[in-house]
Amino acid sequence: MLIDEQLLLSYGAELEDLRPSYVIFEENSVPKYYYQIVKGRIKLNHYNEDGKELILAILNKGLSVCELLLFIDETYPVNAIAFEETTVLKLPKNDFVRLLDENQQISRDINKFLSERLYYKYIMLENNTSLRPEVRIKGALGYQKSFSNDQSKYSFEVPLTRQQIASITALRVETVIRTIKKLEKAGFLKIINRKIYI
DNA sequence: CCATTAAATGGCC
DNA sequence: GGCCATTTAATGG
Repeated sequence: MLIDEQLLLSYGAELEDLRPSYVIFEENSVPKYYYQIVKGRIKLNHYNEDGKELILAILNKGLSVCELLLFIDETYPVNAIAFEETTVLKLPKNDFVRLLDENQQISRDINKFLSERLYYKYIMLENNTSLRPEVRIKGALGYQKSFSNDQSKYSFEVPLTRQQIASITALRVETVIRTIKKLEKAGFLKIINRKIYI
């Protein structure tokens, strides 16, 4: 995890259980808390003019949620929604700042985490602006697998539906379905009971 | 068993 | 590549 849970609790963080689809914060709202995922997953999304969903990130347990907003004076550019049954630790901004001031190592950890996410954003942007759907999908799936300990071929079951992959890559479901089948023929992935293994 | 949701297909622009 | 209609499969009560 990013920050030790006991440490967060000692600074006044509170545990919160969230139902699937629970909205943690909304786009354009003012950031007031540091959030860290204890259990479950959270997605960051945005709805475009046509009402289509664009998924900016899917955050796994142990990670913080849009902490960058606590360092600048802006409102949230995305919505944060519980992807499944999720538990978060929630620490008021003031207490978070105090925690950082009093713990240099944590401050460095946050820097590193922030850097990793920014780095990943570059990679994803490169993939997601490709005109070829297989590049976008490979990028999205590869990123998901990067969280897995087992990097051997076909060992990772992708925890996303075709529609979700479409929302991440800004493609249509049909295109995702067809491209994934093509990638299966090419040996890049396997489909077992409709689940994708990469 | 039926209703709902996801996946898959084919036709068309 | 997207859009639409339709079929098929999986899931849950």
